[in-house]
Amino acid sequence: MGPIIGMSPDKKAEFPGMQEQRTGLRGACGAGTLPEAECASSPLATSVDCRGGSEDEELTNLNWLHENLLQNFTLGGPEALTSASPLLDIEGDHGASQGPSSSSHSSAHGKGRERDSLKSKPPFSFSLLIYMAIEQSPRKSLPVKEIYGWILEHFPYFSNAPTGWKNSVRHNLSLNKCFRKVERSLGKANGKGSLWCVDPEYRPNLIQALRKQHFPTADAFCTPPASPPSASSPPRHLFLQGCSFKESDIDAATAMMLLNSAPGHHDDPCDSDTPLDLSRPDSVLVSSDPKQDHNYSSSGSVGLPRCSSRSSSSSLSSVDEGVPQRGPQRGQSHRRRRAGSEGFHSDEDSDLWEERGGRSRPSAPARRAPSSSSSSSSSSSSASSNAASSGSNGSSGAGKRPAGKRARREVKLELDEELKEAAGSLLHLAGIRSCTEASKRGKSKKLGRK
DNA sequence: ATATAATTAAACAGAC
DNA sequence: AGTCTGTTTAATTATA
Repeated sequence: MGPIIGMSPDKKAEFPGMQEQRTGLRGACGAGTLPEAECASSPLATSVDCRGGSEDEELTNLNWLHENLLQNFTLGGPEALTSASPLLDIEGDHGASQGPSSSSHSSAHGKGRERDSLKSKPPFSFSLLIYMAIEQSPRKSLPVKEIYGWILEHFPYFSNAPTGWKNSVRHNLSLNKCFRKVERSLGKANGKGSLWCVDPEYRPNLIQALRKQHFPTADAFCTPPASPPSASSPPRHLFLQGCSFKESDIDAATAMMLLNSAPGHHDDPCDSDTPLDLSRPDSVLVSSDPKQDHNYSSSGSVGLPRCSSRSSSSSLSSVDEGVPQRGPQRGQSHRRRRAGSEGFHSDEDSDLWEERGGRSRPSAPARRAPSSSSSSSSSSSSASSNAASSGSNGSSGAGKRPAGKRARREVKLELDEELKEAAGSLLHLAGIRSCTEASKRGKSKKLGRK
């Protein structure tokens, strides 16, 4: 495993006791129990709640994160859209209007301390910062400039930091497979550059990274509920790594990912022709299954990275090709990755890419499955892996795909069916009748609120 | 000791 | 011309 994501040396200095915090949390919330029952009993479970109310000073460094940023960062859920700024609470702008969580927290800790912590370098990697920025945007896509803006807005630390961080942001966008460039549909009229969005395929990876970053035991919270969550009950949030997940979402996530990955169900939010809508419930649900974890910075715990960055640097993947990326050759593999697999493994994908006009891929041939990685890792990764596992025709079929569009379509349908089946099983396991119902619930909830 | 993840800096090209 | 954006390479650091 690598370092704590985003934990640069100075962060270590600024966030002393991080390890202790983690272990502390582990002791309080993890330990193989099912803390969600207690911790998520309130609409927004908080770290404080999980700790049984003991205000351990050690945890305060993370509290700022929980309380200020991620409380409202519900990973793209509809609620997230309504909260323009996850930090408004602490800024004091929306303190009263943000619901129970914010109010309960602001009282728990001094705002001064929170502000101070905001001046510290955030314990997030740039990838995560970008991810959060994009996810918080109404359209789930942002131009670089606005990503800068978001970061600046929510992490004042950067306002005084040397401008190198912007370079890092761009670097991440560029190299991290989790982010995709979307051409602005209106040409350049809207400004320079492209929009960037989160590749839905990698969203779980990012979420996992987010979760891992501060709450490695979050998986303990992800155990499926014994009984189906009642639609009438308020959403129960699990506090994962500072992110609040709706319990049902977590359980449904895997299935959702499967469904979304089904060829016939592949709505590309980054399609330049259609407005991005990652706010759809199905697109924001994520997997809680560690096995679904990808590669985002978890290569240590899981096999191979799929969602790794296109470079050794930003991450996620140097394992992409199963070759050590150190030394001078790294650059070449870089290029190879860029032009090649980048974690997408089927011709189908590459076709989609071409159809969508996704991220420009210089001389990008069909994305090939990462040689060694595809077998083990893709397994770890979200949808496609399951596709591969659910049907041996999945990824392997990509190579031996029958010629002709018709045959291809049949394969697609077959795959689709299998994926849906698998999704159904997962949903069943999760105690959720169907994903469509889940999303309907979400929608109806939303409507009801309106 | 090694591999990996992440950060940072820098160079460069193209678009605006 | 200057700035911004995007890509790429490389060095460095920290951690499992």
